[in-house]
Amino acid sequence: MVENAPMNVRVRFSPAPTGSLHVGSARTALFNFLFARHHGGTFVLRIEDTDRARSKDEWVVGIQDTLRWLGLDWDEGPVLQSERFSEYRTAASELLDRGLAYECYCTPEEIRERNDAAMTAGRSPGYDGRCRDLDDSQRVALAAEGRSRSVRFRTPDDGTSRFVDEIRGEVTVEWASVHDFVILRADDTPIFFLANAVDDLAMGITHVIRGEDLLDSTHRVLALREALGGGSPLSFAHLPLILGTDRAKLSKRHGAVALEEFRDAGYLPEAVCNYLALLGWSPDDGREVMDLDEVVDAFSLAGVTHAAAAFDHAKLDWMNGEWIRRLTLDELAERARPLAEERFGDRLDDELFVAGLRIGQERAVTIGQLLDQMEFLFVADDEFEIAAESWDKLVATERVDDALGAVEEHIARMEWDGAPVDLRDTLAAAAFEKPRKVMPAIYAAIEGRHAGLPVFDAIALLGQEKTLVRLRAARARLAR
RNA sequence: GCCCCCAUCGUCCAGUGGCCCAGGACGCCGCCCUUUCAAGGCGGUAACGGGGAUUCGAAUUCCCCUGGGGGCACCA
Repeated sequence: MVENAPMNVRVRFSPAPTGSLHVGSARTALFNFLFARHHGGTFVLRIEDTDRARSKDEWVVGIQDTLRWLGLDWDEGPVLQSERFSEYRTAASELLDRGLAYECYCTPEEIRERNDAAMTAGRSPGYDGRCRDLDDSQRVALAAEGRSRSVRFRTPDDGTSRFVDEIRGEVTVEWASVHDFVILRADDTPIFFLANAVDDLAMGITHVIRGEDLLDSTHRVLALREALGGGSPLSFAHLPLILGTDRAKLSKRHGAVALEEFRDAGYLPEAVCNYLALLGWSPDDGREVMDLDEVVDAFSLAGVTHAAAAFDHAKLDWMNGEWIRRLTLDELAERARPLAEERFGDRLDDELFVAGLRIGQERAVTIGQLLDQMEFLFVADDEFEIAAESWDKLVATERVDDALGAVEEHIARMEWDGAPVDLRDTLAAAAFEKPRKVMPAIYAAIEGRHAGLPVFDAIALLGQEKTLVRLRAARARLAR
């Protein structure tokens, strides 16, 4: 795969710690990781916590935990921008000295009002340049009014800004439509654009791979970068956004969006990475189920698509099943055990747990769903419940008491050896020619759900006593 | 409102002028297997948004329209 990348690739993933890692950011992290590893480069983690009001330490930790869970290990960092404020202030005052930026005394409220007015008058919003050319006496007067000062970067008045995106090709915009923007807040803390430009320069970043939502801001960051001295060339690659299946912005309404939710529901990181890699990218040979090393090997920015992709939970589910089936029983048990302990507590019997996994693995979608199916093994007889929907199915079954009675008799009489139980002859003898019709009721009575782990194995795991208790309980309830 | 990006089955991708009356995957439907449901096997349904232009020939090139997404913060 030919890729014109410099020798020493340095990329960074730079999330703002204002929430847990969600699908879109995770995909960005993944693609940065893939690009770095593919080129033997360096993957840096940088935390963009310049907005002190919205950033939280717990998210700084949480994001790192999630990246580790995904297997996206970084080589440098985390670098916290909150610890580098003096660098950004120095850069800002330098721009001020050189006239590339200016002090602005407008308050956010005033700007908002003027923007609203501009909008209703049919004009475009954006800073109107009021403080652009103040002289010293005007500045002193505004400060004397008690106004605080922010620093604004002066963008060109005319001409065209252009850069070549590694994925999209040339992207241009007229400078006239890019307004002057704040780089230092009134409280002297830096804004994203400044910190971003300063750090990419300081850290020797060679490629910026991020979401398409940042495409327009690239012109501003590039202008700032140039004002700050340029440095070596920096390539940009903007990834298509991830949307919901309805093409609307991905949100909770579309199901899980935070990576923690997927972890807690029992999705495997292999499956999540695999699925995310295929959202907006595909290998030349069309493979789909690939581990991280294989993806690293095949990865290329040239293979990234241009259009936004919809996140399809159904395909992720399928892929997770594929990955669960690729695990050995020991591996599956290792992955599932923490979730099982959390869920079943002291009632968890490890031997039974592993035995349950063994019969459930081939049909599993997620570990969480597997635990749902195993719950009946770890619940006390007096806490055992049949799901409402399943009970309805049981009641609706023709000659259900006869069927349960026949099974009860079979279990009671049989010689118990722990092997799977074969009910076919028994049901046939009781004139049930089509097991398909009565099986859901038997499942419901024994497992509490009308579909679950194969009941013949389940009975063997549950034990003769408990199985009989449940069958009798179901028949007693039926008689009421 | 202005600016930017994008446009192949329901969804994710393949396709870079003839190999395409468009291929794969998920989903969906049917059949097989089956002591439930799955998993697995086999088969099926289903798309180049519209209009111009270039060309012997356009899913592939260009233009317009339409549609979708993003941006226009003292968020990132």
